[in-house]
Amino acid sequence: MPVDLTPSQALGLWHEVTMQQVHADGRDLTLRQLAILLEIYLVPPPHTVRGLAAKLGVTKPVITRALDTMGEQGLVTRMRDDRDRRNVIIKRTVDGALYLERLGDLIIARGHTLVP
Amino acid sequence: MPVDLTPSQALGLWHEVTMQQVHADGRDLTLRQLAILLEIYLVPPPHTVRGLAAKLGVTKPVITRALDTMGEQGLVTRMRDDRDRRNVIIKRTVDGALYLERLGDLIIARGHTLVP
DNA sequence: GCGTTTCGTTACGCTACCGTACCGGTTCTC
DNA sequence: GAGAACCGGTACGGTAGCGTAACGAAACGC
Repeated sequence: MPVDLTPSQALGLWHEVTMQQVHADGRDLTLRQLAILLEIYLVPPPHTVRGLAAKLGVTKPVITRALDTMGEQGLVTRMRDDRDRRNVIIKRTVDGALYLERLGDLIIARGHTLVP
Repeated sequence: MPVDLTPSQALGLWHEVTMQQVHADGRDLTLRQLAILLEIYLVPPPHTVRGLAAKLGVTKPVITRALDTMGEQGLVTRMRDDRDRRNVIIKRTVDGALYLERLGDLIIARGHTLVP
């Protein structure tokens, strides 16, 4: 069941959601940080720094820094992998799930107010 | 004709589009900058610095800086208002329209590949 | 005309992200 | 067990955004 949008609807949706995010969200995540967060929560684990870097097409420090920032905000957690202690496994948190749940609600709500 | 999305579709759409933006777009606009750009192109003119600041809920320097950056990239232009020379009118450009057109196409394309 | 208000911009110190390069710790290979 | 390979993190200099505060130019009020 694909989602069919007119050009006006597509940009209108982006406009309203982005506007709401700017206006209300105190977290102010970067585009890259949001991409990382969505990847962690929407794609089945496990997630590693290297894996995320490859998937996003960015360097490792970008992932490390993003995880630092989002970790301070409680959106994600890190744990060493006991089976291969070089790896770090990125884990989801309740706060992170809540944050994305609210983002989803916002998108859905804005979708309803669109006209073609 | 509202756009109905399931939670999974809403976040999935955001995920894929954000991912594509991170991976491909060399411009790397801030969330605020994107919001300003969308406001300029989707809402009827005229647009002023003060008006945009009020609409976005941010301070004036934020708008000035964003317009500086996006101006260098050719996404917007500024002109003094001849009727009230205190004002600056923000104008659209061909490059800016093209940029948003491509963003719209990307959103539509990703919408088609979604499953509920 | 002259003070006041309204514009957008600039200055300043600060914070956060960027890419490159390098590091310590762990595993693999032979 | 020694060397190479791999993983995440850190250091460093540079850049860009932030908020507060001040500024010059223009319009308004009386």
